[in-house]
Amino acid sequence: MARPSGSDAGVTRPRVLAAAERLFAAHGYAAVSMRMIAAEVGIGAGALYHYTPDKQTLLAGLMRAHLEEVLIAWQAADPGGAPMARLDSFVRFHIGFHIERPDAVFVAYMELRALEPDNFTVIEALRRRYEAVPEGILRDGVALGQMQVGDVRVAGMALIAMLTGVNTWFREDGRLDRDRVGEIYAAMARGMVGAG
Amino acid sequence: MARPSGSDAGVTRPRVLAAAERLFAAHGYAAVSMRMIAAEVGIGAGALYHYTPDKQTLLAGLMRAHLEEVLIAWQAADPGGAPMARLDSFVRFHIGFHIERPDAVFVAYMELRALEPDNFTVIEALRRRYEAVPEGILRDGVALGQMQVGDVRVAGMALIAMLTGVNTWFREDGRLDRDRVGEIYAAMARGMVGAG
DNA sequence: ACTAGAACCGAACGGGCGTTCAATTCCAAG
DNA sequence: CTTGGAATTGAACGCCCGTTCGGTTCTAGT
Repeated sequence: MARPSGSDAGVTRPRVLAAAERLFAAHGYAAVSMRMIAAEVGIGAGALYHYTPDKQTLLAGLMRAHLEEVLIAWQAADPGGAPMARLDSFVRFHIGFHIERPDAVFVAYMELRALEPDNFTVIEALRRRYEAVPEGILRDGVALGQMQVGDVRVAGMALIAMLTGVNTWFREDGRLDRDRVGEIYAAMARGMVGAG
Repeated sequence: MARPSGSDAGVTRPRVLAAAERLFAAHGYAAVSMRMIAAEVGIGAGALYHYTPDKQTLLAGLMRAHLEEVLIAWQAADPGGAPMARLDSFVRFHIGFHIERPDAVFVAYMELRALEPDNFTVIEALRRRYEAVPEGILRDGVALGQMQVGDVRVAGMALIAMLTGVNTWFREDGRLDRDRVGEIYAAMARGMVGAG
């Protein structure tokens, strides 16, 4: 038996990506073997190489897909207009988007060190583009005299760190639901920029 | 040549710990081999087992030492008294302490998943004890009507995430020095708790 | 000077790693 | 009904892993 009945790349490919993402998030890139991923999908290790040229590309592809998705999703969610309203939208967007993809977030933020130089350059550029989003909002807010921060860049990084931190403790069946969490953080964000 | 002249456990032990910490931080626990650590110290891999029973204990020991050090250092730095002043002190303490030990911080925060259950329990307990510090300050501040937050626990986690995030971008030779960074974050923290 | 043990070397153990490849079976198109 | 390529197996490659251990040299205490 070499080609099992029912085998289909259209079905297997997404399962490979999902298994890799889940395992990378749970154990870390270096601690996950190709054989583990294959076992989770239910195929042999060799068959993985129909879907990726190598393990490194598998990781880089997951990270790139996630980061590009975030950027596109924010483009769609960005209301434009007044900086304070945009800040509010950004806070709720970031929390909501990241809560739904904890594994992808974990991998994209923690496995940068596992990337080879070429891949690192690409991923790092995408990450910076996203970090520029809050920074731009704060810059506009400060320029209009509606926000006050000691340093726009630092405040932007602080905001992202604070928001991404939600993923370390949030549980779907926990004490607070997503909307409530969004409200709490939106209020803290307003305070951070001197508009509490 | 089996025992080189000048060899001394009093000298070698700290070098082993330092090498392990540096390499674990740079590449991750799973990606670092005992041979790499030994090579950095300049000894054979087998000699490492004079200083640790195994690789896992080496990691757990580093994490535990760091977390215990943080707790003791805060006990010494805590001014007590008014919540707003304590919050200010905590912000500057956390940033200053973590900036000086980026490797230890990185390992302690990112390698939790590499810990076996017994070690995880110990480390997690220490981590929670530290997380209780800002939470306690905020609770006091809210009780005295000097702070307003949507949720004490969430605000505490947000504060720690924001502060620890400094390590991702801070460079000693960068645009801002430590004191300036401390000021900027202290101001944001005041704003977060509704006392901007 | 002698000795006990500390510090280390270097080889070895079984096992898992990422990756390749010939062989095999299934399926869709003609 | 035939056929060609898509999907997969399973064995194999060389390499590195964490850990153990017998042997060797150095050093500190007597």
